[in-house]
Amino acid sequence: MKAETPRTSAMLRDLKRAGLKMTPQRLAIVRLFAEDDEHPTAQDLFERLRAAFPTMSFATVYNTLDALAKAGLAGIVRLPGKRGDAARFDPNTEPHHHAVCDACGAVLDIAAGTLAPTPGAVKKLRRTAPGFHVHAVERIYRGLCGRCTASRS
Amino acid sequence: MKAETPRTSAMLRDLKRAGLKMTPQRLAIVRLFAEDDEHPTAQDLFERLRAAFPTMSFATVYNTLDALAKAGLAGIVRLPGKRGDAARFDPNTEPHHHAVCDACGAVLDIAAGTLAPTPGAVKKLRRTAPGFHVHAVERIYRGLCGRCTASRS
DNA sequence: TTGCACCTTAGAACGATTCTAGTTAGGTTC
DNA sequence: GAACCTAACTAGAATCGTTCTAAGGTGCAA
Repeated sequence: MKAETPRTSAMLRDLKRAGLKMTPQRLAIVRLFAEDDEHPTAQDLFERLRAAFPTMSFATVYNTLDALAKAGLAGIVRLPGKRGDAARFDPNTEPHHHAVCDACGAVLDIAAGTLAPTPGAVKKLRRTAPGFHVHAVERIYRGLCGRCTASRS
Repeated sequence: MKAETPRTSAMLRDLKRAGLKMTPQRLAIVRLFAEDDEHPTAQDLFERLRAAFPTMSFATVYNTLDALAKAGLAGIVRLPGKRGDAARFDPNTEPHHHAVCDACGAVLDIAAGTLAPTPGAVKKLRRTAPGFHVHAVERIYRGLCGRCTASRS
């Protein structure tokens, strides 16, 4: 049997630890998802799994990703966009921001030590939005990814 | 006739300037929307307009908001959330971030001088995401709004 | 091995948004 | 101020992503 990467192993362990049953479908979804750093949609994963599980229901993918999200093992990224913009799932549980390519829509993780607001941010919010109590600050870096920058020679 | 606020006047002027026709429906939508700083959904606006325009189509609201957005007179805010999370429209065209209440979902504008990345951010991205070319940095402050903080005495 | 709570499946349902076809009406021109 | 052209309007169907339902299947603790 092929050895699993640390992230896959950790996700499977935590899934089990959370009291969830390890079905063949879930194993397959986790193994695909944990190694995918391109923020796949449910559709993406579903299509890649159809070969191995021709009868798998779409709901199973959603249910599993939902279970992962509830267990804190996955995040959901939703970005303003055109019609049909589906939610994207993120196996990275470390604190991080996102860089989004305006041209191709690619989403990259940008590591962050913490998402906690800086003292400066807290101060600023106290002025601009009195009464609002900040817990975390998320950032979205918008621009062009390397590939799209290159193709605009 | 009632005097219009600066933002309403400006939006109407710019709409006209963009070559769009001033229909009664559009006038009404703009007058409602431009004064609303609570980031209404298309549904919200539609319902508030039904009294005055009982035959108005839902598509008209979307079309108008779309036209405003294309003319740079409105923004679209979409946030990760539960099912049925509709897009919210934002008449504020000044550079700003958003504060989102985790409890009630309220969205507040947080003024920002600019959305351009700081030299520090550019440097950081060069390390973390080589090749990515940042244009703007959006922030989402997550926490509890004043009302929700208060109601958790 | 058994039992049951949790999973899976297929398909219907749902909410948000967009499209289509046909009609109406701004606004520019004469 | 009438005519025209085109953009905008309406109703309703279509589409997309997501969730729900009901019925049968199965991981896994005892």
